[in-house]
Parts: sequence; structure tokens; C-alpha cells
Amino acid sequence: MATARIDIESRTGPVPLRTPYGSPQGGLRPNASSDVAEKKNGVLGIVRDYAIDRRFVPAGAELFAEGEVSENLYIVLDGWLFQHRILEDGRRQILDFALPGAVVGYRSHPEAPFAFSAEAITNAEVAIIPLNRVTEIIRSGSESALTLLEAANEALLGAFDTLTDIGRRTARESIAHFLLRMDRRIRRSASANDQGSLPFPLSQEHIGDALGLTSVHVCRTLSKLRSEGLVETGRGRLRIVDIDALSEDAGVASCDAGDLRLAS
Amino acid sequence: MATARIDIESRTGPVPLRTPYGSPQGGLRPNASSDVAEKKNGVLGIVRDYAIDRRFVPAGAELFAEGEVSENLYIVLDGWLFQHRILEDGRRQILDFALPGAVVGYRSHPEAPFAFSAEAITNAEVAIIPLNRVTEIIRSGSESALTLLEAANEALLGAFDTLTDIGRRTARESIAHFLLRMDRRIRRSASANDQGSLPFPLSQEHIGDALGLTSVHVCRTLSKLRSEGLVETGRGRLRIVDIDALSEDAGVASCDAGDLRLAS
DNA sequence: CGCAACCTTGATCTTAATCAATCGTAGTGG
DNA sequence: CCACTACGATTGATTAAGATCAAGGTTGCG
Repeated sequence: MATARIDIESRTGPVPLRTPYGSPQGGLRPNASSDVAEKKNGVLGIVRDYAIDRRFVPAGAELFAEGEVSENLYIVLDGWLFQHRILEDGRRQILDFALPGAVVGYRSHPEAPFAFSAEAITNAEVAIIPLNRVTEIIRSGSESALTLLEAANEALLGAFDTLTDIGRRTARESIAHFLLRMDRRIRRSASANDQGSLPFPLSQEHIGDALGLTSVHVCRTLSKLRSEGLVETGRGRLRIVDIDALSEDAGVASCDAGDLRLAS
Repeated sequence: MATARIDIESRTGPVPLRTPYGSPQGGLRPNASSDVAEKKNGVLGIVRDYAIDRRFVPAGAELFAEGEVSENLYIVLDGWLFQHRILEDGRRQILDFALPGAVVGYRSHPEAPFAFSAEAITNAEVAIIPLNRVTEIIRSGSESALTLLEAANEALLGAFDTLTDIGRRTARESIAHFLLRMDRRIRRSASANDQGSLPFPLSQEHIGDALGLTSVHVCRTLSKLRSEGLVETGRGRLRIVDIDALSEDAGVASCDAGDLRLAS
């Protein structure tokens, strides 16, 4: 297996990879005996056993578009992407952000075209899993099948969190909660944290489009949080300074903050 | 198999079942050779092969609550339920509605407590699938495993639709889109449609809590749609009168209306 | 009959959107 | 190295969609 991994790994040679995001060794290393890395190892196992290729997606480029029919599912190896939908008049809703280890491109059944688009935020790289191999994974009843189901469930819980943010929280609560969730995901995903701050390549417009707000309002709200000393943002980095106060604002019991939504 | 099904079916005897919703024969009959019923048959297969019991949930009662730890997953056999989350100050976000055939109670991994609650809208009945049997299903690599993954994916797409409604559509667009989606789901789920109208047990407050609106605003918006002759609502029923106009309002190409979001 | 949910409607208020500059910063080419 | 450009962040003024508050009005049911 290690051989297979290295085989895939070696293919990266030709492409200009390694953005500042998703650390070189953090990404998808089979960090075998780590509990925390277990789930990612699961996804990694799928990449190792079923990926037929990888694809580099430069920042700003589309991985796939709504309505497109494709044979593939993708797993993020490096970089950040987001899945989104655009209404006829240009309004955009970001459905979720995909960090290394995320599965991207779900449809309800194999023949369905994509119901949304995916675009890279930073330079990114994804592994390509053909859908017929996904079926194969499931039919095999292997550990990977379980991983796939759990990944889907986790994505669903994430969507439910965002639903609550947008539907029933104020802009301030919503943004606070969002930052806490992202902080947690970034930590899980990888990444050295230089001086405690984390890589955070989202623009205020990204945040707004994820939370149903305008970038202007995100800016104002974020400014307040910053001036109150709860967070530090800017220059593509995020640092949560006062996690208790931020959790309070998010309407999350601070003890939950560590394991936000228990979506461990 | 037919025997097993009937066995389960026969257990319904003692409980006061059969609400006006979810028709007696529409529900979960193994309508073997129908294309449309294929997916439901899938879920039905899971019930047949893996359910250890069924549970009656009277209207207004809770099936499970956020934070609760449980060994079970549920599949709706009859009636309507919804999954929701309540913030400390009482604000409620409905995450989705569960009609017959829906899988209810997902968590990201088996040991996690519920991240939301579930409550019955009408009298309802669910099949109980122990989580260890879910794992078993996956490991078996059977058709049921595929069904389970597809159900999760479909739930995810539904959440993405709602996300777009709440985040980026106006109340009118959002409600129009919601009604179109529900119409489609109700038709799929079962149900004789007396005189063209469908059973629709949701209060305006349910709709509001699903779409991030107040019941007052839902009322006003619905009144307008009604007075413009687009829909008929009330007394627990729904009838979409002018599907083209409603689709237009929802911002969906009317040709898509039939197979909304292609989430076939 | 009388309560309890729901639904309706009106008046007023707030949050966040919209419109409109301005500013900073990072690249780019000269 | 420096003007030039572009995109994102800021800030202010104004507007609007939807919330909130407050009564009634229906409907259904014990």
C-alpha cells in the first residue's frame, strides 16, 4: 500500500503544487497510528486504492459546474475549494468549503449532473475517483465504504450547522459561529500554525456568500469583533484570540467550543 | 422476503396507525417493478432486512433530542416528522422534513450523540435500525449499502437547496421554491391526491422555521401567492395551481420544475 | 360551549442591503 | 524603482425586507 501511495505521490512532480495552504506533510500522509488522523486516513485510503489520477486546479478556476455530467468524484489533496450555486441574477450561495481530505462532487445518484459548481480558492489539487469505482467501494463492503458514508454524514451535519447560522442567527452570531467552525476544521485538516494564527484564504465576500450576508456587512461585523479583541483576521490568516467570548457570541456553550457541535 | 415484510407489516396491528397522511397502501409497499418506486424499495429493503422493531410517535411527540446518545437510526414508515435545532433563547431552525421513506437520525459517527432533535408533525411510525446493523449493512456491500449512501447524499442536496433558499432568495422566492420542492416530495412519497390537492400538515410556523422567516411573514407572503392564484393552501392541504408562474417566482426555469434540482 | 392552536392584519422598528466613494496593497509592465 | 491596475477592505448615507408587537378572527376539538 505504501508503494501505491508513493506512486501517486510521485505523480505530483510535474505540476506546480504546494500552496501556502495545506502543509506539505500535513495533507494526506498516512499518519497511521494517530487517533485524530483516523478519518483522514480513511479518505486517504480511498485515494490510495481508488484514485485514477490527480488534477491541479489553479486558484479561481472551476473544478466542475452545475449541470455538468461527469463520471468522477473528487477528494481534495491540497488547497481550498468551495461548492456553490449561482442564481440567474448573480446572487451566489456558497454551500461549503472543502479543505484537504474533503469529498467534493456528491450527487444523489450516479447519472445525475452536478447540482452545484466547485471552484478553487487557492491553488488546489484533487484526486479523481471514478463513480463506478465509488460503487465498487460500496459493494466491496470495505472500511472505505464506511468512510464514504461518514464523510457524507459529516457534510450533512456541516450543512445543518450553516442552515442554523443563516436561518436563525444574527450576523454577529453567525460569523462568530462560522469562525469557530472554520478554526476547528483548519486545525483538523493540517497546517502548521505559525505564531498561533491559521491559514485562512477566504475573502469577506466568501464569508458573506456562505452566510447569506453582503461583504459590506461582514466587514462591519468583523471589524467590531476585531476591535473588541475577539479575533484577528487579515492577510489570509485567522486567529481566534478570545475563544470563550467568541463562543458566547456564537451562542455556543463555551465548553462545547472545543468540540464544536460534537461533530468530532 | 415477502414473508419478512408481511411479518413486520403485521406488527402494526396493535398500534393506532394510519393518519390521513401517508396513504395506507402508498407508504412502503414493495411495488416491485416500478421505476419510480425504486429508491423507496431500497429503503424498504433495509426495513425488511434490518429493522428490529417499529415505534409509534404521536403528533407533537419527540422521537429523539439533541445531545441524546442512542444506538438507533430510524426510517419513517408513515406520517411526517421534522428534524430541528433550538437555540437557547427559543429560536428554532427546522433542518428538514421527513416523509415516509426518509432516513432520520444521522450522525457523523456511531458514538456521537444527536446533533439535533426530531419531532413528529402528524402521528407517525418509524422503523428502528440499530447502528451496529447499519455498520453491518455497509460491510455487507449489499444493495442496501448503496441505498444508504444515496439517501445521505439526497439529504445533503436537500440541505443545499434550503441553504440557497434561506441565504440568497427573498421570502417570496424562498417560499415558492419550498412549495415546489415539497409538492414533488409529497408526490414521490405516496399519497392519493384527492381532487389534485396534496396532504400538507405543515403550519405556517413550520414553514417559517424551515426558511428562516417568521410565521407572520410566511402568512403575508402565502396570502399574496394565494390571491394571485398560484397556490391553494389551508386545512392541511396544498395545491399548486400555476406551476409555471410559481417556478418563475422561485427563480427556477419552468422546465426544471418537473424534475426540480434534478435531484431525481 | 369554550378553550387552544393557528391564521390574519395593521403599525412600527431593526437588521442588514444597497449605493457610493475611498483607501490599501499586491502585482505588472515600463 | 515607480506609475498603473485590480481586487479586496473600509466607511458613510440611505433604503428596504422582514421582524416585532399587538389585536382580532377561525377552526377544530374535548
